[in-house]
Amino acid sequence: MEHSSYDIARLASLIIEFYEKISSWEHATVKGSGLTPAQMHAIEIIGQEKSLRMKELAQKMGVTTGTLTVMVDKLEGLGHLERKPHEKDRRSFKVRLTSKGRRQFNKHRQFHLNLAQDIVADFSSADLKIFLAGLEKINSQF
Amino acid sequence: MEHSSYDIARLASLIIEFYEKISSWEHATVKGSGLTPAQMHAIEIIGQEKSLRMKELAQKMGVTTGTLTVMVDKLEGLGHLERKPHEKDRRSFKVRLTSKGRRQFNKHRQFHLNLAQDIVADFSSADLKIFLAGLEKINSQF
DNA sequence: GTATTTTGTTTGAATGTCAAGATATTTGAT
DNA sequence: ATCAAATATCTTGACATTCAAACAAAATAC
Repeated sequence: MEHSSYDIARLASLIIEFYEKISSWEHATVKGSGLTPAQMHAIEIIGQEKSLRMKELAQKMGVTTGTLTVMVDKLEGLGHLERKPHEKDRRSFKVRLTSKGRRQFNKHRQFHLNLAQDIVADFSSADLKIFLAGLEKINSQF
Repeated sequence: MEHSSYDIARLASLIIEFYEKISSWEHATVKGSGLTPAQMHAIEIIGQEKSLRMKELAQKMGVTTGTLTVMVDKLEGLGHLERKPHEKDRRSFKVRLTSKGRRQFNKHRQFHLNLAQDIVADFSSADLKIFLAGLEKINSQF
């Protein structure tokens, strides 16, 4: 479907605005935790996966393993996560959250849920479902 | 309106996915320009404003003026923007794009428009309008 | 006219980032 | 079984980003 350039420009503009607002919100929210956004991002990904290799985590985060080594060193030092030798592959480590990291993860996820709740607070149930379907379609197209 | 926790969780999850996809896309897109994401972000903001003070730019970007001094030095050295003394306030500069920076800005905006076009390519016109209205409502609530 | 505030810069410290190179281990080919 | 290639991680060096704190110059307030 060929859309009007006006609608497309409006969409681009709304997406940029939305993205920037999320960025600011995330930054401000993370600040209270004493972690940096990048560190929290690592915790979010590890938290969804139980445990994963350095390499896998690097790929999911879109950084090199060299970058990740330093970041995991730091988070391990802070007690949020730990490296365990891989059972099968002696080159590799499995990274996973400690209970401290798990608490941080759960707290942050709750912030996300609260935000999600707030921003659609005045949507009707039907409108929300339509919006969810739209966003899902966009994500699948991306 | 009190929504189901299932819908809220789905919304939070879709937003995170959307945000990460934009991040990756932006990062990959900017890479081809030789600039860093932060530098491109500065160009995007200046480009929308014609010219603005260091302080104003810092606020819009959510960084301190100290951070900005270094970044603007760098971008000025690359020829993308320039400082002009403020007409009224001799403490201050107005930062604006050079023609080189303007070309960079236009090119990047076109990338955004192309992306916007692509991700809603298979929306009907009516669905797009509904989605736009939803996103606008969310932005205003944020 | 002096005191306060504002604007921008500088500096020092921590983090994030990559590319390139080193090491250890696994996998694949013969 | 051996040797080569691929893989996983770490290390290092270079640069970018970021903030806080300290500074200088100019504007504003009283």
